[in-house]
Amino acid sequence: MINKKETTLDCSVMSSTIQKRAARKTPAERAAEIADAAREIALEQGLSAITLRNVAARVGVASGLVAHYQPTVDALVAGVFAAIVAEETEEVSGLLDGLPTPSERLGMLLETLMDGSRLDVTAIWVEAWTLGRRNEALAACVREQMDAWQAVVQRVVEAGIEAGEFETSDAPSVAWQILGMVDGLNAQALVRWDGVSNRGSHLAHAVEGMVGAARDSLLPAGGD
Amino acid sequence: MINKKETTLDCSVMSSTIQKRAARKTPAERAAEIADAAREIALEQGLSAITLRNVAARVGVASGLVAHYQPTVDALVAGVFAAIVAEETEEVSGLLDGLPTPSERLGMLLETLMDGSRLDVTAIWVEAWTLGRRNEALAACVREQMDAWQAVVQRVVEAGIEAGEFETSDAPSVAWQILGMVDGLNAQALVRWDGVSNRGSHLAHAVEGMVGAARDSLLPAGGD
DNA sequence: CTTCTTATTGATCATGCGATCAACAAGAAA
DNA sequence: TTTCTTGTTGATCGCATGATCAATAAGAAG
Repeated sequence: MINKKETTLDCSVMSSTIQKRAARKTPAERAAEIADAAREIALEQGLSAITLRNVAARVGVASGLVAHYQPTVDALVAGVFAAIVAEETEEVSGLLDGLPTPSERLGMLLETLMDGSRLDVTAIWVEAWTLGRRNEALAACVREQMDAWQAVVQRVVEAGIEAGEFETSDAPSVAWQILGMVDGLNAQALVRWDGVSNRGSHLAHAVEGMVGAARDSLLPAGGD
Repeated sequence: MINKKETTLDCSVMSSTIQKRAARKTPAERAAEIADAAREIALEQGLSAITLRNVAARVGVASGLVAHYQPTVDALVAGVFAAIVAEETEEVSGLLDGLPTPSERLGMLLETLMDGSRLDVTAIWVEAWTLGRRNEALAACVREQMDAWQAVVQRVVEAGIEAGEFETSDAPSVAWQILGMVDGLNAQALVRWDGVSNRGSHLAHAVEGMVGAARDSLLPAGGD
């Protein structure tokens, strides 16, 4: 049983294809690698596919090392969720900053969130709602990220009220409502794409009715 | 090791508390028992808590028996989902039948679905959306039940158009949209109850905007 | 070169899952 | 009563999970 010695020798000989031991890295580097791998897995296969062995395999490392860098798998899952969702929030929020009027910003918000290019993130949201039932750390992150989203929407709605473009007495609730609608419609699209035409414009009209905006004021120019 | 013989004797002696072997039942009876137990587990702990051992324990039966009555656990999960959701659809649909006008029916639909008394069913929906990714039988049931819901809503919307109470060119899409909104808002309530007031009336106004109904025509009499 | 810190390994444990099936026994039929 | 159908058992297999930790070796420090 000098098997161990042999494989060690093999390793030093065939350098490229089979790596027997992962290169030593800075804790910060390795932690980032692990977080990135977990992130990719979540977007491709869902949050529940984040396992010690799964992540370790993607990084090319022993499963124990993943555990070494994370207090718990639940914490890793929560962290991945927060990272994915926070990035989306900031990205979309940034898109709005350049637009002059609240109507345009709200219209862009709806258009962007409903264009179907973020369904992978929607899947993460939906799974997190369920997983949060058994992962307290994740549940906390979910609430936090929902609040962040709500704040973005509320800011737009309040600006619209101030500018006289919208007319509603309860911006916070309306913001929650808009978010809920968007989430629900996207979750639906996760399962059923067909049968619904003009998803974006239907929602725009619904939101117009809710914020008291003029008909078609939230639609992109020239669209229906 | 006459343990077996002993416990058998024990059984015949202490009749009430410890049942060593489950009473023999009709296949139909037993199958119903198992389905009911699985249903309860799903509503209390989620669809993913439906396991052979979990269900067997609740029925008071060996795990093998559950497997004996179901081709696969995935099928059991799909069946439980369909049963729970179909019951809700029929129940709510029945509620609408007694109402005279489409506006009242749509208003009642929104009010009923948003009153928070069906959050356990919402949790089932949300979990099914995610689980359907890895359970094809479940995914098929989800699509089927979504279609059933959509048909109920579409019928109301079309009746409203015919009666001149609503004004929209695309009843099917609007029906999908309403469902998506309701689901999203309920899923949101699963995680966050606070912060949102008048969920029902906000949604009612949004739907009014979407179906082209008069302001407040979907609100319950005297409410806001 | 040698020394020493520490990143990394991989076997291991306890637990849970779905599925399978020979063996058992309850209760109807003879 | 005895016979026989069949509902029921529970051990068992293979696989997957999270967590733990002594042992290893890479690579900086001396």
